[in-house]
Amino acid sequence: LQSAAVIERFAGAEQLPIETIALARKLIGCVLVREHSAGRTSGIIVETEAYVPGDPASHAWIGESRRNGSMFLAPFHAYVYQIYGTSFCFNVSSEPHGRGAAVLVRALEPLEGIEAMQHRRGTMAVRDLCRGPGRLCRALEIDRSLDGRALLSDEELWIGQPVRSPAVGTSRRIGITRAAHRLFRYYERGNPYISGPRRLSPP
DNA sequence: TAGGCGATGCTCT
DNA sequence: GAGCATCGCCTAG
Repeated sequence: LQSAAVIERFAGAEQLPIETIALARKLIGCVLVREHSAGRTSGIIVETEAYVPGDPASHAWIGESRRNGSMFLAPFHAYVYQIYGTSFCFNVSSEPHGRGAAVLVRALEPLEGIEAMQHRRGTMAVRDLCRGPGRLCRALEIDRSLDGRALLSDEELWIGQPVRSPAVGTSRRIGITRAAHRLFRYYERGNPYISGPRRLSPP
């Protein structure tokens, strides 16, 4: 947790990689910003997962559908879906148009609007506000209405430049059964706001 | 701190 | 009708 920083937008898409693994790493340390009539909430991305083209664990594996259409948009668009009836998950499309891939954002370190997050989440525990994909969507009020937004230019939901360059660790992805051995989860080493195991899984 | 488990509703077959 | 990229609550230690 750190005091409010100046969050700068990316000047253009050429400042980010158009490849899922590289983007999943690059997003660690960037800022996710939610502008709302009630004020701004934001957090530093500290944990992501890559869902690459041809990945059996990816929602895009079955082909394009009504739900997963945003995964097939040009890079850096929001893919938001509902899971288990109760939670939303936020992803960033990550490959050229039509390919079908995304990076799941799993955890944030709260940066701005912490009181609003506490209210939306119904807890005062700052460490738990955005620790988990469903929790961060609740804290930032992200739902299906934001699906498909262009995340470098949108006014309500956007990704800003990194506020630091963290040491990044890798592990298996969480909560999946297919292709579970692949080390496609990325996190900031030592950061207390990440959601799962803190260490590299055994090979 | 870690692990088990039920709630929950949408998407796709 | 099955299957979830989860969460919160409950135990045990």
